[in-house]
Amino acid sequence: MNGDHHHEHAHAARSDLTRNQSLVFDTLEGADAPLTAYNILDRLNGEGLRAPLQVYRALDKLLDLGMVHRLESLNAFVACRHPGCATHEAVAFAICDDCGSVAEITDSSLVDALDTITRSADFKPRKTTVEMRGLCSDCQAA
Amino acid sequence: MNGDHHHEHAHAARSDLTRNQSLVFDTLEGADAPLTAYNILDRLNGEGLRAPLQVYRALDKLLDLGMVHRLESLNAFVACRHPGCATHEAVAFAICDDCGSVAEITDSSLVDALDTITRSADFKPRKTTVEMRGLCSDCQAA
DNA sequence: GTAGGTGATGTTATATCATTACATCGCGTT
DNA sequence: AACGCGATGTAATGATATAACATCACCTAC
Ligand SMILES: [Zn+2]
Ligand SMILES: [Zn+2]
Ligand SMILES: [Zn+2]
Ligand SMILES: [Zn+2]
Repeated sequence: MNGDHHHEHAHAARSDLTRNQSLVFDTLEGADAPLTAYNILDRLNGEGLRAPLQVYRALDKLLDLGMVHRLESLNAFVACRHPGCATHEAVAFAICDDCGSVAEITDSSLVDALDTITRSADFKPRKTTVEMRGLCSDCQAA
Repeated sequence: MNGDHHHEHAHAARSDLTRNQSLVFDTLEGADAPLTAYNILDRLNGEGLRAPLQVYRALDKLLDLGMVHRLESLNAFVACRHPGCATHEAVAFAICDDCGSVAEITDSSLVDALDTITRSADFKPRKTTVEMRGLCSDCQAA
């Protein structure tokens, strides 16, 4: 990396990304639904990516930087759309099973509730996953 | 099934399970950490189970009955240990990455927070996943 | 400038998790 | 007997993820 990285994170900025990392990030950012690693690979065949590992390695880095999230219940990935890109402590995802839209939500009551739970169980969380699968506002109409 | 099943769920009771379903459930209940479908298959080779599908079909049924939970972040399964086995509306799991222990937690503040989020987003959840990966009380000592 | 370190890359093979497709069986109902 | 229907057995395949190894680009130390 380039000189001052105190803690990784903060704002890596797309300019610091390598070619493969940029390709993967741009693909995710341009998608309107989560993509699997193999989805991404398919879309980047034309750019010279041929092996899954090229995508997984880029994803690992982007996850590290906080620019991408993994949706565990889908085995898929989305670009971070967190408004303000704050602490990212406990983000919730509302995933529409009909249209595939994903809303990224931060909520202090949720953070508080999770914090209270971990305190009372004396559990030290490293990563917390909150995913709601269901129907978005639009798709409930139909 | 046998006569009166109003809504599935409630308490299927192990006596209603088929042989394969019982084998899989007993294996999960006896384990002290989550098991993958292939873990279960390995342990049940001696009982005549040979193909993944035999395990996955039993798991599907047990999940349906609410007797087993799938941990999305591990692609693994645990027997339900919910004290009282209440509504199961929004269960949180605290998963120790060191020893593999899993605590199943229900908390009304968490349910409230999630409920508030879905209301304000007009999102209709069908299934909610809350998984915390980290270190349990015991493992923080070491 | 040469040697070494480090992180990204390319490629092949393999591991792990899950489903499709199809034939069969048991058992209660008609 | 004929049928429906859920569970079962088996083989093949699909989908997701990692291991292993060689190479390259770049920076730094000597
Ligand atoms: Zn985010
Ligand atoms: Zn939708
Ligand atoms: Zn439970
Ligand atoms: Zn532990």
